[in-house]
Amino acid sequence: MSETTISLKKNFPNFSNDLIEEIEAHCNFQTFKSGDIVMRTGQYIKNTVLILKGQLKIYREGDDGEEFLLYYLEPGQACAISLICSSKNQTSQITAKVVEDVEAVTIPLTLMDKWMMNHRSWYEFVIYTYRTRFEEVLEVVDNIAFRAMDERLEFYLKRHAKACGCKEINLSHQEIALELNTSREVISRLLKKMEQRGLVRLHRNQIELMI
Amino acid sequence: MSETTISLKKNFPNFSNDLIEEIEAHCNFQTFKSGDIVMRTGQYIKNTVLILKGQLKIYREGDDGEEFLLYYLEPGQACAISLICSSKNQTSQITAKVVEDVEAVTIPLTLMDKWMMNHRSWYEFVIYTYRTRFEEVLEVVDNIAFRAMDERLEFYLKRHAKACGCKEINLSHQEIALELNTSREVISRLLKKMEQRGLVRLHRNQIELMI
DNA sequence: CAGCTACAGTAACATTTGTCACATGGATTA
DNA sequence: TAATCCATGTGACAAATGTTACTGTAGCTG
Repeated sequence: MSETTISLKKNFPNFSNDLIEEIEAHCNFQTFKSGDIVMRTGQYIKNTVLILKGQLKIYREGDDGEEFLLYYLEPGQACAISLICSSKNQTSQITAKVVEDVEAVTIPLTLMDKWMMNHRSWYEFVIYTYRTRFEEVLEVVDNIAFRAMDERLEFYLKRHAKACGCKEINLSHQEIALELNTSREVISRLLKKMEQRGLVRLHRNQIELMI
Repeated sequence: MSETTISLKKNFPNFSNDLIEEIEAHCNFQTFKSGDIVMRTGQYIKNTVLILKGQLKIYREGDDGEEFLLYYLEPGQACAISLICSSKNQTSQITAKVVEDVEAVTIPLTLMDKWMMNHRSWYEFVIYTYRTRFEEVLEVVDNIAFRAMDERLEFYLKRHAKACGCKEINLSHQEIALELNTSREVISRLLKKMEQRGLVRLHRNQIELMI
């Protein structure tokens, strides 16, 4: 059994053996480096990506190049947008950037359409992915619609800690500001207040989450 | 041919005859009055709704009962959320309220799951619906993430005019404020400015869009 | 070490948005 | 007609956020 097969089985345990064989037979194994753009707003979608290793972030771009974070993609997941754009010449509404070096399998759209009918486990995966991503985006809407920046920052830090599985967040204030579409000064100010409340400890290039 | 069948064929022209027959055989025709809540946040989803007539609005509820508008549903459309919640005991993440008296067909979840496999036209409808709704919500994210209230108000008015097909918008400032999650005074203020710029004319209970 | 750069802290101020208070005027009802 | 709602207008102020400008400091590099 190839290494890719093992990784697929591990990260996508619900896929049937048939499906895994098909993936092996027709799809490409690919790697991306930290900072790479895997998909860009406006680009035609030609395939989808199953993540085996690493981390991607999916964000929405503003008119002046602002990056508004929607969610992260991790091993065992796939880009929801590209799962469902059917065979039409659909362009991407989002941009996907590599956070941690990624190993992935790319799947052409034409195959996906066939699999939806022939592979129950693929169908269920697509439905599940779509539903959870929709919910995640709705949560993002909640945050920006109903909450002020201090709460959003807290939410952001917690989500980040959860994604990386640790309490030390290695991001500059500038990077956080970008993803929340505000300015560095605002983030610095709010982090200071959080420190005073004992919620974090601030270090250079690192925020230690105490909650 | 029954009246419902005619309406279904008219509003869902891509549905196959087989599918329409199945809908006729197994589903209920239902009406809702303006102001009715068709689906509420936290409720279990037992069926989906195909709109034949009228208008629904789909919104997200804040912790204190704020209503943040996501999009409108019109004839020929269906609630995306409920299309995809599979057979699990999923609860609704949104609330759907009737704007204009609605005639609709309700479809139990169990059938939908079957149809995805057996009816190509249903499958395509679901995929299409999901994709377009996702895009619509992403546009909402853009608005609140990147734009200030004046632009959002302008966008809101245009969308509303488009939805009702006319330039006269019969809403109070209070109602608009609710949907944009701000206060009446802010809306009054911004509308006045828009009037000074010649973009609208203000009347009692009506805003005339000049663009 | 000197010089450079990136990151962080912070004061001062502008702008936007939210809130309170109150006035006006149309529409409806007793 | 008088009383009463409701929608709207508006001034004054508070709070949150964005902007500008400057400081200090850690870490790197020649």
